[in-house]
Amino acid sequence: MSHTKAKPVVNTRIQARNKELILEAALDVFSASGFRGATVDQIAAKSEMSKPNLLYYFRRKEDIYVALLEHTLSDWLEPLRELNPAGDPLTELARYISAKMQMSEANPKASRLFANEILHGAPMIEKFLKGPLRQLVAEKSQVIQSWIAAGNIAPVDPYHLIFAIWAVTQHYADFSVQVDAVLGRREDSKAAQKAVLEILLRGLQVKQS
Amino acid sequence: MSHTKAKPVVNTRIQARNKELILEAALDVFSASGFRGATVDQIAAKSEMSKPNLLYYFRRKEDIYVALLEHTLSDWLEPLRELNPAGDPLTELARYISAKMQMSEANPKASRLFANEILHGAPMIEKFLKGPLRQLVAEKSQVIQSWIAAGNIAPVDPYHLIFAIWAVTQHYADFSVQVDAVLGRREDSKAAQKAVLEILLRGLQVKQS
DNA sequence: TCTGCTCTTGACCATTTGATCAAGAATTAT
DNA sequence: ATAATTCTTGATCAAATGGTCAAGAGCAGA
Repeated sequence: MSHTKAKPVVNTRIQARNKELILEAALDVFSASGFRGATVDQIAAKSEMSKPNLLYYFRRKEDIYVALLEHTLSDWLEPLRELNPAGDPLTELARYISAKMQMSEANPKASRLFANEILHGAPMIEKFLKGPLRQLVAEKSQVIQSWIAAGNIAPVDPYHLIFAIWAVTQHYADFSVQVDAVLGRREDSKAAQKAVLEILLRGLQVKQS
Repeated sequence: MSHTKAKPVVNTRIQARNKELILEAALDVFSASGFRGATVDQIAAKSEMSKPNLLYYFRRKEDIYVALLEHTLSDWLEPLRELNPAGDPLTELARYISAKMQMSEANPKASRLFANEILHGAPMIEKFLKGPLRQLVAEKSQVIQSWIAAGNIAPVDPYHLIFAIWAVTQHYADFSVQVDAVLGRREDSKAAQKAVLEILLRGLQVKQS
């Protein structure tokens, strides 16, 4: 009994190139339409590839989606990971917030992809949320707590501070349509970053006496 | 030439009841799966109604969706509308933030419905965003600006302050899966509300000398 | 009661869509 | 060169899904 459809064992140049093309196209399509809304045909068309050919590289639609999520999950953690316990608290938080704002601006599609996934219950990345993410946030909350204990920033709940930073920074990517509509123009990312830093950090300064 | 399918002209009791049932079920389904992900069959099943019967009340899937959005759009504006120019700034903002937090807790499904719609480009509510919403935000930004000019709160960009409030408060509804995963438990809405008020308002207090 | 309208549904249809297959083209290794 | 493997695609399929239809059941007013 022979298998009828052998899958490649090694990763050839062509595979690397085409998988990359597919993921690039898929990010466009999935971020615009969500998992259910996206169609394999759309992704194939954007990849300039026939549908069967696309499905030669990723057997199922879901495989593309999962690969895409995994492809960017670790990038997402990086800025928070860099929060340095030994650094100046306000400088560190400012850097983190700025980094997140820049990620939102540079890659809004990835942000929307995640937002959509979480909005719909995060069926594919539950493990990521409850594992590495939770772990890292716990660790960094400790750092923030130690800053508070040392009297270097105002006492606020570290977890909710992190949630607030995520919420505000990602808002500019995920809800850009609303932001632009309300402002009546394309949002100015420089101005937004400055305003966000002020709003989130001003309250953390300890009053000098 | 006679029309083959007359639609009811008046609104009977049965219509009112069934439309309500359908919208209730549709909120569940649309908020969980998005417009494309939701199926008419699912909504019909949740309404305990046959599909053709459901489509007797709403001819197309899209009609249910639009009705649902319109049904809650005005509710969404209400808390901001109540921001009182004559009141104490911090009290007014605290009330607004609390109201938004309570809406997120009381009706997370409606919040997710909107979030999903905006995330996907807001095709159905573009007019709402560029019209009534923009108008109201412009008006209330003026109010905040006047508070700043009077030296009653710290100088921050009013638009971005409003965005920050929206972002943070809706985060608890839209991303509750992530919040719960990171906290390792069901989020405590009382604690969240307290933390959010501190984080957003502390920075607005003007330093007394 | 009878007439006309509203309400309900089983059966059905057309389209979309995720996925398969067989067969040929291109590439790589020997 | 040539054999083996990888890559590509037109044709096709089965399931899901939005929507229609005709016919009957229920209900309200005369």
